[in-house]
Amino acid sequence: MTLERTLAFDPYARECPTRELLNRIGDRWTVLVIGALRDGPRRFSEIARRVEGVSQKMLTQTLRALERDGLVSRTAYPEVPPRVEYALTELGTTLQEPLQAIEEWARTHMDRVLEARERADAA
Amino acid sequence: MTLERTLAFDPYARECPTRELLNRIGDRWTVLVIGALRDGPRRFSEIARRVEGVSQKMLTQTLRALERDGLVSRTAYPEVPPRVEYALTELGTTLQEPLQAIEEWARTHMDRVLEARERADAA
DNA sequence: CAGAATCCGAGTCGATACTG
DNA sequence: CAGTATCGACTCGGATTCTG
Repeated sequence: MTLERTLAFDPYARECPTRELLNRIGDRWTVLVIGALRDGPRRFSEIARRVEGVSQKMLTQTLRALERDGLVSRTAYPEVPPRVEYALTELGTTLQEPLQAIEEWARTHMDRVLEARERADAA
Repeated sequence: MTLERTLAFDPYARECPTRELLNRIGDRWTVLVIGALRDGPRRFSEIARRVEGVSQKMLTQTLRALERDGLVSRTAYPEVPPRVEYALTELGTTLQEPLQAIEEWARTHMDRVLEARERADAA
């Protein structure tokens, strides 16, 4: 629709939509929810169990945002009780890869971060 | 297939410090500030210029947090007017790589996200 | 130039209660 | 099971002012 959509997205620029995307990625739950879908479709309650501590409200909100951005698909089965499955889209899968790298970084370097923090706080 | 989780830190667990780290990474400015240091040491004002729209307060706050976590080093030169240089530490450099991948993802896929969003909002 | 300190509105988030 | 609706606490972050 908007034809002046330039190909030169630059998050360092003030009004660039990629900033908004970085914010989404950076919110409290997005990374974990996408990670929870990495091995295939999951039900709402499965994701909630996997991502410890997420509230129903925040999980719903996060999934809705991801769905809106085309990163996650939602499939509701007309059964009783209801069953809803969420899955990464192809686009979402391409995002999952770099996010997993971040997750791995956190896993492997957190100890060094904690050490640095202790040193800084001691001084 | 299920991922092996042999490492001690698990962001999916409730009390894991990696959650806090993911939050830091995900805040409004961290990714951009680290990216601004990718090509070498930069002065405070240089970073502020590169990361459009960041306020002095938030830039200071972000840099302090990164310094505390051992990701960025701060060097103040005793001159008038003051000159302060920030640089990625070796640890910070290892984080910059996956962050850059995220940035690249945002640059190259943002158009598809915007399309998906328009479709979702039209419905 | 590089920052510290303060104020304060906007948005985020969680807890709780309710529904098909 | 998979949500929706609402409320209040809390935090984030921008604007402003001041300093060595």
